[in-house]
Amino acid sequence: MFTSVEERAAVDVVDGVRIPPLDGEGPIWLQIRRSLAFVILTGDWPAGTRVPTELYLTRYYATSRMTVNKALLSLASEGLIERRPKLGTVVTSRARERPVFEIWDAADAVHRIGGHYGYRLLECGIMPADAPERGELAVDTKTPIIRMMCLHLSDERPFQLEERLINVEAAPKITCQPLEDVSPGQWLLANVPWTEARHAISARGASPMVAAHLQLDEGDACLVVERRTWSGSVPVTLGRFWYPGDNHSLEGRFRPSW
Amino acid sequence: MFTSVEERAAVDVVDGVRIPPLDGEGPIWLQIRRSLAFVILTGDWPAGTRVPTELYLTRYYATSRMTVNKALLSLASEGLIERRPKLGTVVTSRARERPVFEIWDAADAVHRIGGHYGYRLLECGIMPADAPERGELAVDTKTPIIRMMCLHLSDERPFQLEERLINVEAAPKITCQPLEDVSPGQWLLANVPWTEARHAISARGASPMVAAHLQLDEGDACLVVERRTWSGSVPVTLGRFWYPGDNHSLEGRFRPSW
DNA sequence: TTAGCTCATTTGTATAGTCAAAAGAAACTG
DNA sequence: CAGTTTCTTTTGACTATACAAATGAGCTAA
Repeated sequence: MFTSVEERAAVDVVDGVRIPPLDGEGPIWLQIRRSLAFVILTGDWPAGTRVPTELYLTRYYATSRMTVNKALLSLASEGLIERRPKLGTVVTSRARERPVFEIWDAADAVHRIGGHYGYRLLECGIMPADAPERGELAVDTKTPIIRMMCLHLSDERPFQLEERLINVEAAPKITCQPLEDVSPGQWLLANVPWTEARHAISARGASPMVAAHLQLDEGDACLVVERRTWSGSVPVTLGRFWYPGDNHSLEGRFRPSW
Repeated sequence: MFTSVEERAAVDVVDGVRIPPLDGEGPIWLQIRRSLAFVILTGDWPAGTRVPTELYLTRYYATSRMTVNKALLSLASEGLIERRPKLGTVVTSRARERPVFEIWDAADAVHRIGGHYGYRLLECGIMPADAPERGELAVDTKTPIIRMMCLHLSDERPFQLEERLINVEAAPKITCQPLEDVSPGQWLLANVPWTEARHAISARGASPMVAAHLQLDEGDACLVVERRTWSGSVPVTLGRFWYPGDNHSLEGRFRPSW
């Protein structure tokens, strides 16, 4: 294809923005995906920006069109870009809004609504071998489990109450110490890879304990999100997140799969 | 490639199940996807069944491996199958559990939990041009909107209360008549294509009206799902679904996108 | 026996093309 | 000038092929 430097596109700048080069890590199509996702998610290419054509990118990255195509289709399937024959490929207006289902971190959610984020650790410790809640994380009784509870604040007001179980064998470096300052979601995201996650969303009346922490009345409707993650077949963590139901909602976007 | 019938695979049966042939509609990779999704979703290939290899399917469908590959990757990305080099491709244990986020129809959800589905239309009519709720569906005041309310039952007990606005211009054949017997979700699914949908999920205390229909006490926590769909940029419908919060939950599965 | 090596199978990724479909732009015609 | 046709660009789909990576199975040697 394009082996010599001379044959490659001379310009690697679109609307004054330099497209990051490939980083050499993993499959080329994923490198291209990251490269383009970066300029889109940072806002360097705002909504409506025309993404270079497949042919241009093929030359720029010195690869084949199928490879570029795979990267672009993958971005399109997540709604970052829209593509139409002849018109070309453009950055969508909702490129930077990730569905709230995918927000893994309360700090993210607070920043998204423009609040000032605060964090308070309420409890933390190793769970006794005979505690009944052990069953919620399907590991045997010898495996140590950290149980902790914390509060996430937006502008000093309670935003989310978090109960969390962590399988210490899946997250060997975890102790209560880092959790004094950094939320378990952030710590786990940075330290433990996961391969699958499940959510269950329900509505429940606030228990006295929950009501106290969230400054609600007992029985007030709360939105409860439970998130379990696995690394392979090993359970990593269970998080249960309580939101005051009256002023929070989870949003998501869907497209037909055909 | 394989042009003559003789060169094609002689056998088109796996574990005694005939793989449906291509139906000729749309791209080949989507036809293959449908063909395989059919035998998986019907349960003909239960969890653990080994899907034929790409090479076999390439011969069976008389196409190229890349085309088969695209279909299989698309099924894998939705979790219907799992693929590993050398081991092959197998039907996953969760192939038939679609995330409840994607369940478009209460009858589906009731059948999934093994209940007997019932439907009752409560109200139906054209919304007045000056009704305040018109704003919820962003169309101008001349556009007629059907507003209706119905109850979905599981084993004769209230399962879900549905409020629904339908843009008549986007669904020209809609009237209150078919909605006597068939739920709006089913009717719309069968009659109006959509290109995008959004959900918002929240928890709310039951209003007197909701409490009466769902046989709850006023203020009891309910899970409320709002689903809006568009066809292109035209709003099609808004559905608001109320579930008794204590015994319902929405579930979903996620995988990392890297 | 067991640890390590080799081999075969299957998927994963990449290449280099081709033709088709969509749709805006330009040219043409009445 | 309005409507129609043709041209051109860009994405969509497909083919045929190649090599790499993963991994179970079987073989070999200490």
